[in-house]
Amino acid sequence: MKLDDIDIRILEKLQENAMITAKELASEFALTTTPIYERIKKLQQSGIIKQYVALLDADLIGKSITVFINITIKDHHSEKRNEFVKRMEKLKEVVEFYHTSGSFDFLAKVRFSNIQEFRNFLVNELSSIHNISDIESQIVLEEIKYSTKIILDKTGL
Amino acid sequence: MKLDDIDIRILEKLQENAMITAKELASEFALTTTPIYERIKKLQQSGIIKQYVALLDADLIGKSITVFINITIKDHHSEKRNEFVKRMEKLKEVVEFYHTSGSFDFLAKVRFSNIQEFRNFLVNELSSIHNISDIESQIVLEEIKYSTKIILDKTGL
DNA sequence: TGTGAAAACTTATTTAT
DNA sequence: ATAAATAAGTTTTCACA
Repeated sequence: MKLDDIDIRILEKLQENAMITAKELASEFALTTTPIYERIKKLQQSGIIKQYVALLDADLIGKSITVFINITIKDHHSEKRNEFVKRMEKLKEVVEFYHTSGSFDFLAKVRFSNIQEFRNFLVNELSSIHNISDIESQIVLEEIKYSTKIILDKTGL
Repeated sequence: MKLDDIDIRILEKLQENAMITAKELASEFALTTTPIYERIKKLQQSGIIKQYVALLDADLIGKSITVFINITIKDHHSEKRNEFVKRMEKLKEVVEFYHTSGSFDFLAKVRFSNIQEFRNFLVNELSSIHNISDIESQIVLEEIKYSTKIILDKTGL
């Protein structure tokens, strides 16, 4: 799908505030609600807009421990690797999981209510998963910036 | 703010789909729209619901390169440290930025359209920031799981 | 805290340019 | 591709249990 300037500006706005009305967008772009509504519908149908979500304040709901866990595995053959990946992504504490280049193979972002929960995760959950050769945890001391917004430019389109 | 079971279930739903109507939630919980509406309003006012956002498909808009950059700084004194932090969080490519424990001091998640853009970021943006002693990049080869959803349990409340 | 109904507003269609 | 009008549905408020 090809995006024009108006599409890009709509996406910028919706990434900041999904509840903005077609009417508000219309007045910003000097249009009526119909074209805005049609454009948003197309952006959803094309899959560019994947999902609308509410973001919560982790501290206020008592999930204030975030840890990035770097993991290397022993056996990279697809069967054993896939088994490891499946076990990892199923864990509810794992909110993000990546296959990465560098000195470790995988990076997981995990969230806990407290350090005890993190300890239990290491001792009970991770230790029961086979094929792990090395683990290195980076505890988040401060979340300085967190955004889900992707900056759109003409470069990639 | 104290959360009861209904609040927790509302938050679960809104984290998956912010566009669910009060009516749909009401019928799931055998309530009318008014109490649902009032509960959501309180969750917003208390700050537990921080924001509603649209999540985009990074590949479809040509932002398919994600990199985690680990950084250590030379001088940890507050003035020089703060200057570094300010410079980093201002960069539009940096979507997440954390102060972490472990062998590096900071972790940044950055997004690019292509490897050239990443290279330019390293050569032009990062290199112009003072106080950096070491950088280690982990390029994301595959995003296996990405979720903004925080699992709520009674533990942390 | 919750119900039910009414008012205000938004969305989604239709018709026309 | 957009405008204007409209029908359908949702949010929001309010009196009351």
